Amino acid sequence: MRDDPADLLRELGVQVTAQRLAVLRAVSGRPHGTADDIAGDVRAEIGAISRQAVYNALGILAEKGLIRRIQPAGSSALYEDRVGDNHHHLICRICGKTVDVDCAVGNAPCLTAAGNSGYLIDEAEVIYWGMCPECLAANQGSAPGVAGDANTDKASVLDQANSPEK
Amino acid sequence: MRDDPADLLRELGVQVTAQRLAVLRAVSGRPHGTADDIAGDVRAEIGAISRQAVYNALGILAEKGLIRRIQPAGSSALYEDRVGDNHHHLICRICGKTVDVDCAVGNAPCLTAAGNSGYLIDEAEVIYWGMCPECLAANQGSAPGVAGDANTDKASVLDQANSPEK
DNA sequence: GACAAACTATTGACTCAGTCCAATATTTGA
DNA sequence: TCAAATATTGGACTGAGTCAATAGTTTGTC
Repeated sequence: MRDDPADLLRELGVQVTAQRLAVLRAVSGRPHGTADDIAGDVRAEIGAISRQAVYNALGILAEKGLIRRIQPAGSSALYEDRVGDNHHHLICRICGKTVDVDCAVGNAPCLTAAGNSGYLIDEAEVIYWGMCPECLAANQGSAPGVAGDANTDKASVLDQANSPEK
Repeated sequence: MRDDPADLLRELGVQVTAQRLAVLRAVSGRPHGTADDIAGDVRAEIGAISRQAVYNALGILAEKGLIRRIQPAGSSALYEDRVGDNHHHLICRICGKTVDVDCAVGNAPCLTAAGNSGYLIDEAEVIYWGMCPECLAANQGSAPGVAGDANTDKASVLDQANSPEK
């Protein structure tokens, strides 16, 4: 069953180092962490790690499919250990909080949409933008700081999004 | 029917300047340009513009809904003037070429997926990752330069993506 | 357990995209 | 035409990420 991370790495042909194991644990330990978050967690655990080693470990782990990297606009890259399932991300425009969402439409949504473009598609990355419940409650009618006076434009898009229950 | 960009800007309450008009034209003139591309085009047209003015103009135009900003992982922000319709983007992992795709699934794909999360969603951003026809032909079996020896992993993802017709 | 080859971590400098700030210039409404 | 509001400029700055050389670990083999 081989649930030991070290064995898992060896199996994938990756050398096992304390830094990589700590990075893997750190990614598993938080839902969506930046490279800097991860580095902080690793330092708390094993004392010290260089920035380069963090990027190196994150890069290799992502390449081997053990973690996943997402990069939302306006933020640095985020890493998560939930891989293999086809889930997407929902990000609050105000506070930046990121949560996972399962796609109710079915497996691999929209993957067939571009089947006739000549491209070979291997991944569909979906990011939903909106407001989390907390920010929604705190900013009834106005959204200070972000999206300022562009609300009139956003409103029309919002209608589209919520049309099912209108 | 007010197709003059200057009138359009005034209508939106934005001051009209040569820089903004040139930026707007530059964005319309190329399918997906970076801020740097845009700056280059603008300089070719009106002689000179500061980087700050370019970012300022792009920011305001995007806020007013005249252009759209996308930020794929591993690349700087791209700007396009195709707004209002619900199209997505297809990016080649090898050469980075970006093309538009219409979503065949219908309007606002997957927007209802997270309706019960408490979030108010106003946009679903979809990015398809894959290989363009040219890179596909040039890299049959091996992908030199990018994604090097991770091909074995990509293959499994590919299987997943194509599973509907399996 | 010891050894050598191969690989990885560290360090510091560097690039690149984007932002902040103060001073200057332009646009706009009266 | 004039004054107020707004935009542009130029330079310094930040933060994420990369590069390259050196020092340190892992790993397979004896």
